[in-house]
Amino acid sequence: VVVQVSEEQPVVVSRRRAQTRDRLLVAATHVFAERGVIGASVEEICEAAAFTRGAFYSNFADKDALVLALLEAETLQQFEAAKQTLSGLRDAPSDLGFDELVTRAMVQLGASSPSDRETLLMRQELMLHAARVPALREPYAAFVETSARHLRGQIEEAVAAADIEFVLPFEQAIELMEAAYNFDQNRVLFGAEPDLTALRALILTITRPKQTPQTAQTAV
Amino acid sequence: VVVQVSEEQPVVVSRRRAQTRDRLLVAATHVFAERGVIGASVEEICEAAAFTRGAFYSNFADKDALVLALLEAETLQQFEAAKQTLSGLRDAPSDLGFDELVTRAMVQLGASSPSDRETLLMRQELMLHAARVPALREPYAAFVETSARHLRGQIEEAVAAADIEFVLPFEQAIELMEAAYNFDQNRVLFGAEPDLTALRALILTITRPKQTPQTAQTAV
DNA sequence: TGTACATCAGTGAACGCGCGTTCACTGATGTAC
DNA sequence: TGTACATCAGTGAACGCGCGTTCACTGATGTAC
Repeated sequence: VVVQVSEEQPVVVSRRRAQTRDRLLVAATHVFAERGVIGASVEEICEAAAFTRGAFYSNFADKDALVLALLEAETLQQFEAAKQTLSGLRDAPSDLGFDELVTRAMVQLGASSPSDRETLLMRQELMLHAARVPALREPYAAFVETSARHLRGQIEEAVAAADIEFVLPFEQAIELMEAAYNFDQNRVLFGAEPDLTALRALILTITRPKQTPQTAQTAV
Repeated sequence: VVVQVSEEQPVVVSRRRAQTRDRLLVAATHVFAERGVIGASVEEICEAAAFTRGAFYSNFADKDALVLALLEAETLQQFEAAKQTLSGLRDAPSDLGFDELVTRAMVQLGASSPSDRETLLMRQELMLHAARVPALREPYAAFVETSARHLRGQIEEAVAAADIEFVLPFEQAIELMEAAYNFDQNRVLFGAEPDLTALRALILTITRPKQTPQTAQTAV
């Protein structure tokens, strides 16, 4: 079994070891959500995974190493969900109106990304912890930036394929959509149901059928 | 000196005591930003305020009591800033175009609310801690809801006064503006400069000159 | 396939440290005459 | 204004607990012949 750790060399790891690592990561997920990254003790994580503390230190240098591993996995998952949503649109019947296409996309997006309180709490914890700890800030920001760049490319394609364009600069449109999505997820932390109608309304408002090059162009 | 503690009876407190309380709250602000709410030790907070730990327990039942006090103060401050921004608009010269009016509002908003990394980190910490700890979740959510309701009323007035209307349902418009604002603040956590241009673009996109009742109405 | 040995992965006891919380105390502040 | 006393606010030592981390160990897994 080969595992890619950050940007370092591939490291060969036995299957047993990989499973232990995975179980620790999953257990950490739950404990982080409940206690916070700093509040989660190594003991609690190990107990949740049915290991002793020694096993933890045999697999991770310290807690931050585990946090970084989780951070990468979660960010990846999040952007995979967005990617899937977009590629799902490509297969939609072509006689669908844009309005219905967006509705479909919202359903897909909701389905392909976990939106339970626990997962969202944990993600927020990770993000905040990365912002706070200098050693995590840079690698995390870089990782998000890379994923986001891929996503932007895909959105650009999808929009072009649907014969649509944004009524404001591309970067701002992306930022606003991301903002609306994050806001909705944040509300779930306080018990609200996920509800992407605001994002849907935003998308419909900031897009329009593509105009010919001559007539296009709107300054904002 | 009289201090209003949550919804309980007003409590008479000596001036000396009030000052001690304040110094502890300010100190906690810095320590929370650096270490997180859970990671901040009572010792550190007291040291930053130049008190001993006994003084802390003489003023707060425990750490969560202090967190709740800070939470209320910060939420209040945040909505005060928005309020000020709105009332500042009322005094603007009436020959200003809507575009310039919004630009002014963004400048005001940036100026009336602290947007340094430390403060924003601390606020995010408080929010997340409130989401995580059951005893804080309800009171915090209720507090935010009350403040938000006031703010919505003010926005409604300001929009009406400017002869403007939203192109999508009021609640969604508010949600999107709040989302864009929060998103910008979140980016500051990772070293970005505050930049409300996306919020500005959003406002200009989701508003239009008020139409007469007969011609108005847009379903979204 | 069977045996003997080497390496690996996780165990669990032990350590010392820092934390939250308590409480007898003292110096500061306020009050009565 | 001055004195004597009462109350208040913060001090700092002490407690016991739980944490992160280490490490000698053992049982599990893999390898060579």
